[in-house]
Amino acid sequence: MAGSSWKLPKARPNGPPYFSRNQISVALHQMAVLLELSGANMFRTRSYQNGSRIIGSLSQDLGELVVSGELFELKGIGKGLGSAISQAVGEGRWPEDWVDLHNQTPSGLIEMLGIPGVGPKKIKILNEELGVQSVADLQEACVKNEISPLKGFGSKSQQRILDGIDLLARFSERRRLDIGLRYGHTFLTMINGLNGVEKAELAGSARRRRETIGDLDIVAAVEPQNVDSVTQSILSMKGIADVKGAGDSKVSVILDTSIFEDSFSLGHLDANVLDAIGGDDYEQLESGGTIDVQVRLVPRHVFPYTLAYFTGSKEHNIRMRQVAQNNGLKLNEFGLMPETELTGLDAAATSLPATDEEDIYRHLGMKFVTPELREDMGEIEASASGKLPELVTLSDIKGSLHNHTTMSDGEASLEEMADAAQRMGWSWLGIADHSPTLVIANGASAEDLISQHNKMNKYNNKWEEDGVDFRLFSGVESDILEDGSLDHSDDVLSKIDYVVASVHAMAKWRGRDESQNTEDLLKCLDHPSTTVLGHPTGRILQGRDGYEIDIHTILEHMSEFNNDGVLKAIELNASPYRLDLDWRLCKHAKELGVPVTINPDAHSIRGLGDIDYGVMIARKGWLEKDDILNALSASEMVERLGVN
DNA sequence: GCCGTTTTCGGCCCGACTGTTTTCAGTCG
Repeated sequence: MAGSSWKLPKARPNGPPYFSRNQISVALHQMAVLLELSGANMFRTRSYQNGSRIIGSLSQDLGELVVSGELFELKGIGKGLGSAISQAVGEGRWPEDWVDLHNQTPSGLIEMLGIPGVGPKKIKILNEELGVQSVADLQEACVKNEISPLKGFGSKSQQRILDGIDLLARFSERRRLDIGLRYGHTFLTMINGLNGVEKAELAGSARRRRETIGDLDIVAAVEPQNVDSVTQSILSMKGIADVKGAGDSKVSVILDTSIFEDSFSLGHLDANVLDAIGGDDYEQLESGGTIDVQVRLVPRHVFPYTLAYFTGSKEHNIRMRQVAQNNGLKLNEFGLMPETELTGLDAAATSLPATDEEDIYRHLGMKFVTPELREDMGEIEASASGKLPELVTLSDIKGSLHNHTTMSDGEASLEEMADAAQRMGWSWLGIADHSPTLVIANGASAEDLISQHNKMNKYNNKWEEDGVDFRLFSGVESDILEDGSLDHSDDVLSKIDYVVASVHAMAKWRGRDESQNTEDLLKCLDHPSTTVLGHPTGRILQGRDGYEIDIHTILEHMSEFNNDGVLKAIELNASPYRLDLDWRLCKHAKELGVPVTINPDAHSIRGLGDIDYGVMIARKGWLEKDDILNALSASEMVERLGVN
């Protein structure tokens, strides 16, 4: 929730429902954090956290659940949360104690949670004993040596806090998935090549393909007699900027970009993205960036359990342990075993055997859950009932709809892009260059658009004559103007094959409220030429939040069109800077029957490769081959788009 | 705050690490 306001959202002017699912979910999450800081019972805090996730991943209409009272039947929503949510959604009023807690908590305390080693309990003590209200206050108190005399603190704590504040100031953000994977795969290859390492795998949020990654986790199978030598080998590798610790079972280091053979380059970024992430400053920061890595060294027979444990997510692990408990077993990073007095590797000796993660799930009567799905978003139930989805893979992809050429702000010509797509094994490619209003991106005129359309037709005819299984589709990425209208005349739009409609005037759209934005997007979707809603929220990961919209209402509206046989697809923008539609909503789109189109939004030949990240996120969002347009053949696309 | 064929109380996932302690609390994943 980086950058989100810590105020309770304002009610819509015309309700009920006065708040959207997303707003309720965010409010519950913030309450959980505030409760933690206030020293509330940790289980109470967890209930709010659970509630946030439950509401955030709802597929039903929250307003209807409130009216029917079915809200209270959701597992995890009881009397307290149910009443609070009902009041907010139904009457537009937040509970008084929520409002009070928000007012009473200085925002600086929330920031302090980001300092490593500082948690709610310590913040409470610091606040009550020293009156510390912000990170700046805390830093001053450290310098004045006021921390170490406090009960429960010491000189080491004081230094660690000071270092942590420094770290927070230098680099508080997580890393994007593409950056994390680049470090991860490079380091993993090096570790796999070491003598004494039987095998090693990436774990953690990188393996789960989260859109951003805090640090990297690697699990390596190493027999005990080789642990010392492997540890020494790791510590002497290139690319290690600092060693944080090295024990019997764990090596903790910080990597920097000297690990890469080639220079660190970002490639071409479109102007919108560059603007959002701070231009040159950001490039400098990124090329000078670092990432923390933890390597766990365990014997081979424990490896699958440790890998599963450190892959997470925390939420998935909690549920898995409950399943184990229900089977009279205990699950941890060492094994799956009957209750025992033994601990650690000694306990592992009593574990059920596992040669891979499949075995762990099988022991619990479940099907293997692929790492991308391990978020406790329904995969436990689906696995137990044998109803896991057959997820889309990169080899299913036959084309993509949203790409640019030199006609607007792309680096490659139409011919070069078509050639690159064919070399990737695709059967079709859609070109959707920017429209005139987006001057910054050299938006193309109606004349240019039509002439490119005609050019594509010529190529398509030639390929057909030559028996080449490839064709181009001519589209446009039309700006959605402030009133929800499109950027070309209806006449021009009806001549081309499809329209990707996207918002680019971020300053304006972010300055308006959710209901206004939603209303204008709905209007845009009603336009008969609109085929695809492009980067639906406009977010730039680590750059800026998107504009506020009620995405559920948008998806439900799109669902109605599709039910009537009219194609309205939602984009999963595959640029690692965007990954928008969010994976949490992909499953929802799928359930509503709204087709997803994975679009690299390529501004260069290399940019087409971003389709990888789109597929990763689509998998994370439960999407199967039939849920995406990209898996259709060229002739099937002709039919879906209604092209003559 | 939620939950319940041990249902109105007493539980709520588990272990490592760190720094503070002298047996443990807080933080983290």
